[in-house]
Amino acid sequence: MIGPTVGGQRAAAVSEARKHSVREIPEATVARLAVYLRILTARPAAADGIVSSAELARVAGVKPAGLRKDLSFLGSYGTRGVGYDVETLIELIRRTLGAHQAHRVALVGLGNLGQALAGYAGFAGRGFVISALFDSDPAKIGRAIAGRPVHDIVDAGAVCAAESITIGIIATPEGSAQEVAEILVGSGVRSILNFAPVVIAVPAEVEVRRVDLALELQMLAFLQTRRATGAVGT
Amino acid sequence: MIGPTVGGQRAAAVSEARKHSVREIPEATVARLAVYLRILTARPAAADGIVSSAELARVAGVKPAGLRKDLSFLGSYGTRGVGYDVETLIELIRRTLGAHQAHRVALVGLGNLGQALAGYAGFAGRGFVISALFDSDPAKIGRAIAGRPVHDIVDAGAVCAAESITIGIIATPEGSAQEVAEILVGSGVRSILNFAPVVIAVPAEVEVRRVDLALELQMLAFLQTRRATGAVGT
DNA sequence: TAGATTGTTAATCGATTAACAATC
DNA sequence: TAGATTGTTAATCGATTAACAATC
Repeated sequence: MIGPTVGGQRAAAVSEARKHSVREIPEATVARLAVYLRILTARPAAADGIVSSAELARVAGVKPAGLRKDLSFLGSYGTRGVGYDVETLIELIRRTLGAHQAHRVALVGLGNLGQALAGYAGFAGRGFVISALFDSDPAKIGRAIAGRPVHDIVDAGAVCAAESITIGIIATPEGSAQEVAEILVGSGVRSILNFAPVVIAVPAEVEVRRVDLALELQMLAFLQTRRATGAVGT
Repeated sequence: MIGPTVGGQRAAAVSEARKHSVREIPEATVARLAVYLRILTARPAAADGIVSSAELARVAGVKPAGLRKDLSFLGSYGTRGVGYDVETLIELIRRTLGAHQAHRVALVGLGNLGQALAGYAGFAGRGFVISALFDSDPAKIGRAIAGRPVHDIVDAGAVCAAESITIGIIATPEGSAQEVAEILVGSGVRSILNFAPVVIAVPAEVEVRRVDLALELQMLAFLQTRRATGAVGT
């Protein structure tokens, strides 16, 4: 139906529809919507089931005006003088994020980090089910980790198809990341979360996000240094 | 700070550049500088020790113009018609990021994720040494993980001071994150990397970065959905 | 009505991109 | 000089912020 050649045509078509469509929510806003959703679902149901932008913004660590701006991309569902109905808001954000359905995930690389991710409880709570584990190490293949068998990465195509997997997590060493990415894409995966500290090349229709743990520490170290030396201003 | 000036001819250019001295480098640029540094140090030394913006940009997954813009914040050290001297570039980025010295890190919370982080080889390679482990679980305190003893979190003050620790990693359950943050700050930690999916409140002089693994998956799921429905234009 | 809070606007800020003059 | 590549400019794009009119 949708066709694989989305590329250039989409850009033009969408920019027509851009102004009024739910589709053009800024990425920064999407990330914050996920945060709001988490807060709303986690918190004890308030008696009145209402939350104000001031209250939610405080918990989310953003400014009230920014929060309202974010929510405005969902349409106008708040009540002036009152606030937002929590249930409505949850439902609306869920639908917008596609968080009303579970997503099935393949995890490749069961070293230290991979094993931790395989057992990470936070995924299931937000609608992500690790449905298949892969490695290339014969010592790991066939073993069970976090209650799931480790498959040989060469079987990725069959397993991913059987499990309807659309998201892949790469937790392999740096040197294998590109190869694994290609295998995943060939197995039908359309989105990849890459923990290897290397930029992987994928077809344009595949989304990749990278999480670079050491880079986060480097950012912190830099910001700390800037603060420390910044005040002096030689 | 930047060191002895380059030469008489460039005096004007350099003092222009001082306006954007280290303090003014955009965060997005800092993050990419860390990526460039990693690529440069990892790659086999080229025969001529020169790299062009086109080549480095390709590997880093950015555009050449953006890379040159990023490097321009370090001053003008490339050679027109030639490229950048790799050793000079490495040294310059290192100094800018404060990556020439090792940073000592405390890790709190030795569940699945914490154990993986304790053994994560990628930290040491980029100048971060996990110097102390903390938990509050008596079953874990005293045990060794990744070759280091697990301390009681109540001893954080003494241990962090003894080890000169300035960076903390929170890998505890959500419910403990705020309390742990306060203990770390009270122990002299100035920068925190928070893996708990909750926004923690800290004094203004403390830097916090949050890594929310499930949020990354949610972003992917959203972007995927947008692509899939975006092409149709319903 | 009076008080409260949203939704929106306009200004500001910051980052990206493309083009090209400078210059090795 | 001729070719190559940087460094910088200006335009564009995107995100944040504050203020306030709308309205419950």
